[in-house]
Amino acid sequence: MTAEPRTKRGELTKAKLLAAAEQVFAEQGYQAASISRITERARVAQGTFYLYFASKLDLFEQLVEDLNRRVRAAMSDGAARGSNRAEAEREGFRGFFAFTAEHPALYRVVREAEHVAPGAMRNHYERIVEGYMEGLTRAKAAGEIADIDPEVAAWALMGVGEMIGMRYVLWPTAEDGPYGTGATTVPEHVFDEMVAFVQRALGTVPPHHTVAAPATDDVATATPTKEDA
Amino acid sequence: MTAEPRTKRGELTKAKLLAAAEQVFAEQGYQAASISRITERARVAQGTFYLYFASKLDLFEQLVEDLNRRVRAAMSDGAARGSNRAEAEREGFRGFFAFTAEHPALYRVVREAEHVAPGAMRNHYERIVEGYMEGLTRAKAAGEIADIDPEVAAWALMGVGEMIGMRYVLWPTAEDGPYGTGATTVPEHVFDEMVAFVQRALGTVPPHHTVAAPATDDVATATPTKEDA
Amino acid sequence: MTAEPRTKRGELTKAKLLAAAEQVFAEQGYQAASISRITERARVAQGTFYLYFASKLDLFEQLVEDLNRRVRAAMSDGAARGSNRAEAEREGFRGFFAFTAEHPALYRVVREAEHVAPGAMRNHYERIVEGYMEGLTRAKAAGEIADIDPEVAAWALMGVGEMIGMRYVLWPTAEDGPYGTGATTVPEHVFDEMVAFVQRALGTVPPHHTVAAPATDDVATATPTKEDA
Amino acid sequence: MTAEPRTKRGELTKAKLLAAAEQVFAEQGYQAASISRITERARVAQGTFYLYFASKLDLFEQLVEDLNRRVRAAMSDGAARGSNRAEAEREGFRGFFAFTAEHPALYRVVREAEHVAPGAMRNHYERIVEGYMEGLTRAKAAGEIADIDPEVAAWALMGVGEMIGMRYVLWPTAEDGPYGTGATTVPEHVFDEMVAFVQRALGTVPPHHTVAAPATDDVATATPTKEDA
DNA sequence: AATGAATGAGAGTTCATTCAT
DNA sequence: GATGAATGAACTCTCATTCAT
Repeated sequence: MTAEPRTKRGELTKAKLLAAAEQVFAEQGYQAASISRITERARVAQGTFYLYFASKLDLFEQLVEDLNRRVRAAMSDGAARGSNRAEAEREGFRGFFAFTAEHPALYRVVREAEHVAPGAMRNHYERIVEGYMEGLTRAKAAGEIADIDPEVAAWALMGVGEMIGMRYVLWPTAEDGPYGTGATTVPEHVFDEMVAFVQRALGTVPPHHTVAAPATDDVATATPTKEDA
Repeated sequence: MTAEPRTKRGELTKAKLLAAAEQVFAEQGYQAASISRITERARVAQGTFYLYFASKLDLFEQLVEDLNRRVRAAMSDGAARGSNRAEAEREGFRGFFAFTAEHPALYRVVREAEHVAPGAMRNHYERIVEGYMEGLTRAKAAGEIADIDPEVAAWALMGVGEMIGMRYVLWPTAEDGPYGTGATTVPEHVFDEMVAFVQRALGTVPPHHTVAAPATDDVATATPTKEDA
Repeated sequence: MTAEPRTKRGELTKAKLLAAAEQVFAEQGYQAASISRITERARVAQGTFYLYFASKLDLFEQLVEDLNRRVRAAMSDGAARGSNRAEAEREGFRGFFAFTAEHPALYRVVREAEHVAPGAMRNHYERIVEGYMEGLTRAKAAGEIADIDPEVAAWALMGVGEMIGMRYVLWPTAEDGPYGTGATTVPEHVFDEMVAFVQRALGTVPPHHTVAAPATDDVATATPTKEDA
Repeated sequence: MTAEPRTKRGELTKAKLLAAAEQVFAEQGYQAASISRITERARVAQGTFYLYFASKLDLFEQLVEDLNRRVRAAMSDGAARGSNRAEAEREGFRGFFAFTAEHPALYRVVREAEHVAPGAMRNHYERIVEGYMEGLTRAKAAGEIADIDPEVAAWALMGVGEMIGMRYVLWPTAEDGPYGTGATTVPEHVFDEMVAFVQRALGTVPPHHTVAAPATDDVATATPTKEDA
């Protein structure tokens, strides 16, 4: 029967398996990643796998759960580094992209998950969206962003992050390079453009000028990057 | 050998196979959809499949190609219905979501495609992005939107559309209903919120006020939906 | 139903099929040669095949039959060119190797035939052996060769021819070249050595010295076994 | 992944599979022998096969390798029993035929091998030829046989052995019996005739008369080619 | 706790053959 | 006479999972 490891050795073995699974999933996706390839990578026998996971699906769910926890941590750690709303947004995305670059499995596995573990996938997205929503709701109350529906906006942000991450982190820099050689993270100007896109979308109020802002602000708001630089 | 059908009957059979494949892919995803399930659905023998497709992958690529062509048509048909920039954006998205609702296979199969046919998947996204970019570049030149990088914005739009489509078209209306019972399309208020989000992000200039716009415009620009309605 | 062609056109089609089959069998062997590959090569539809052959096996048998007839003709034509026993032997082999070089299918198909059409294969070998036996029997009666069992000798000759043909006609000249690039025929010195081997084996009496040779020698040389025992 | 067995049980299973394969190959040939027939005979599940062999071809190559090693052992063991050159030749052939009778798979599989594993087949023949060549070269140096090209002679011997083995060991005694009921070995008189054929061909010097034989005769007989030219 | 041999269902694919046109 | 679409059995191979050691 599958159970939590009861010894130090057992814990180590389970950790090795999870790490191996992350690698193999990142390389091949869920379906193509066979238990035998995972145990091979983890350097344990095939039977050992079933000491810690009830099935391949169980492993998958544990892994998604784990990655989800960590990516949200990366995002909120990032956001916490920002000293105002705009910076928090910016750093939250930075955290997200950095995590994506380090853990391509997250992205790759989640996009395959609808057919494998729909519940796990919805969970994954919903928890991230929840985080966004909280932030947006607070920001709205504080008048830091426009009067928007936080839920819809949160899903939209999710989409922007995923697509930009896919395109600029996971795909090669050039149009025709081989896969898997993704940059460490999103190129700076793309990142800036994207943040500007998002801040316009949210109507994020530029921090220093909140009060003074004259009519010309319209333009300024539309291209906050200029001022950030 | 696989070849194009040479008779009416053959053409019909190939069409039956493609339609069956779309259904089965939509229900089960690419990996889980077996050839035998597809031929069963199409009511032909398994061997018949290989008269028209060299492999499961070949079928996949033909299907993605086909769906891609059609979704782009749906989007540009939609955009063409709009009589100004803002409406074109709006209707383009409407076309996209309507297509998504009618052809969930597109979405489901594409998200699985990185591990199956990375080339086909990049192609799919890139062609749509190209369409967006053209539109954005023209709009920028015409002063209808803010001064943005059309490529980054295009990818961001792609993400917004995909995620909103996934959440509101393909998932059940309630938080816990069974899958596959997606709404016919995005709920109206979500659609409006999303369009507003996008138009703020792009700095889409509201049609009537282009010249006169005073300072208060800021708010107006941020919630153009109100005025459109 | 399969039947002999009744028209000029039909005869032509059947001939095209036989020629294509010979080529494809030579390249891929019987098992790997599919009907569809053969009809493709012959540029006829698959169904056409069954107008002239009852089955793949039927084709095989007709082809072996055909090649057998022709290789025997090549051998006896060769033998007929020789003006004495030794030369006849020599030229018979020459005919055999020339045929092998031009029709590698014979060799390749026959060696696979035991599991496909054992009767056809035995037939093939036996008819050739019969030819040898007749010649040997006559030669023995004429005192041109030693006192041997024609049947055993015939099979042995068959083996020498097949193996030398395989090695020096069908395999590349060098030890490591690619297959299928066989020389046009056996290299001259190999041919000479082989003929000498055979003529010693048969005790073929050299033409010019027939009279001069001391009688005792002849017998002793031709039947060393007697002395061994 | 295929790997060497790591336990006694595994070794046993692999051995069972090889033995079953030899039987099935002997009965049906390589192409017709399906994995399922082999595993059935070995009384293991189909999947088990792939624990020990990467593919049907891999099995084939291992089997040919194995049989090749053993047939060469049988031949040289036989030859070693002979107390002089002529006897060694004789006993070598006897070993070969005995092996053929016991392991018809060798013969059947090798003759099919050109289309399956050309490299394995050439290897098989070449290694045997090498053995012959060594023996012939030594015998020539010792003046025990005529002045021949050892390579050509070796291939010729190979052919004689294969064809006589096929005809008299593997085919039924009578002209029309069913296949697979081969005699235990070559009938004695056929064997004697064949050995005599070979010894004449090689010009093997009869042991007792080595000294007495008039020198000139010996040479003349051994190299009739010179006189033909 | 760990091993690795064993399982058998099920996958994608090929092919000789049939038959309506 | 010729076509080519259709068939379905059979093939090789993979894989998640079980279990004796």
